[in-house]
Amino acid sequence: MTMKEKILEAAEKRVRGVGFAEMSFRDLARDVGIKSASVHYHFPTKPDLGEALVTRYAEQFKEELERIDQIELRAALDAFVGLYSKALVLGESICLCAVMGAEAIGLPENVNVRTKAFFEMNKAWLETLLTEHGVEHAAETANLIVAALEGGMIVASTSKNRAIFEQVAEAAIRRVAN
Amino acid sequence: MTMKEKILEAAEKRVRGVGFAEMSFRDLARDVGIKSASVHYHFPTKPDLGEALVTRYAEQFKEELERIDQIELRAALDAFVGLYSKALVLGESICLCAVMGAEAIGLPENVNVRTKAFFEMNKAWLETLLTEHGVEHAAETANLIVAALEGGMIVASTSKNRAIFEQVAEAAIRRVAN
DNA sequence: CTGCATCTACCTATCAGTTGGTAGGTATTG
DNA sequence: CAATACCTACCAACTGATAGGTAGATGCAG
Repeated sequence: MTMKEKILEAAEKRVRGVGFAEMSFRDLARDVGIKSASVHYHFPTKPDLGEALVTRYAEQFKEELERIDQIELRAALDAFVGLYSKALVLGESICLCAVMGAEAIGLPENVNVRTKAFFEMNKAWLETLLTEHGVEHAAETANLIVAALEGGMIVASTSKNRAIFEQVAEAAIRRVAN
Repeated sequence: MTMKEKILEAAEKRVRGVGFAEMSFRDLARDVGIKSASVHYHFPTKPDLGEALVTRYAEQFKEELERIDQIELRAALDAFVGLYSKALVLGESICLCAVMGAEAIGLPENVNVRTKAFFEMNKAWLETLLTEHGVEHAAETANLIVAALEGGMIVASTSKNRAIFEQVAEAAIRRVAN
């Protein structure tokens, strides 16, 4: 793993824990064992780092999406939920884009563009899946599921109660997958 | 309006815009026209301020919830959605508890307790409404609606597109209100 | 009604610590 | 020789928080 990747790894962990504003170059430097000036060598400014962070996150997510078999609707939806479920570690992290999205108003625009793209990618994947299986209101339902999963993560994280996320996920997909 | 209320008002505006971490006592002091040391007079520490903030927000929200007529299901759900819709001002603010919830992992525990209570209050109100109207899976559906609205706000805010929120809200309540 | 005490709501001044970012140096590699 | 990947040292700005001061209102004993 290159130093650049190690920095991104550490940054993702921190942002998903405490938010973008509360993550500092010095924290990252300590995490990966170099000095903060050297972090600036790899990512000149904080917006640069933020953009790289979301871009990488979205790419990794996309790869996992592409691995999901879309033949069985219910199984595909379960696998989709599974990706979000994996992102939720109580007291440790939620989806990177849930954090970035909540902070969006105060964030650099290049970061917001990437976060928006992440949501759009998820919505598009779902919409295709639902359309392919003849589900009505595919576009709206896709938006609903993405929103419910992101929101469910936030509520569950605040309440330190995984069951809330699972309940929300189940309720969101039950109606379309029956 | 007392100075304490003016501070809370300014703080709410800032947190809902840029997040709790990015709001400073000096910003608030400037907003209300006093010095930062005087803000500390009213709210000794930042966690104190955060707790007061969420508590006040939840109280105001509760008052509005209590004003909603629960006789007609669809009308009541629309009114509920309306409260969230009002909280979403693109490029300016989202629900205070969406921000606090997304930042939860790095926030003082007394703040998280209040945020959790806000979500629970909303879920309880919805669950009562749904149960009263004979809706199945009232508890899970209540959680779904709250999560979808909070998540929908975040996605819409990131995309600067109100229609996403409206679509999510409509999709969330359509199934139960038909 | 007077006079002293206390309280409220601010103030100035200051603190140590952290922040993003830069200038300029150095050792290693191709 | 020059690019890569670090380093030390520094900067101005900002952070939450504290100490200690003050003007004005309120309370209350003589």
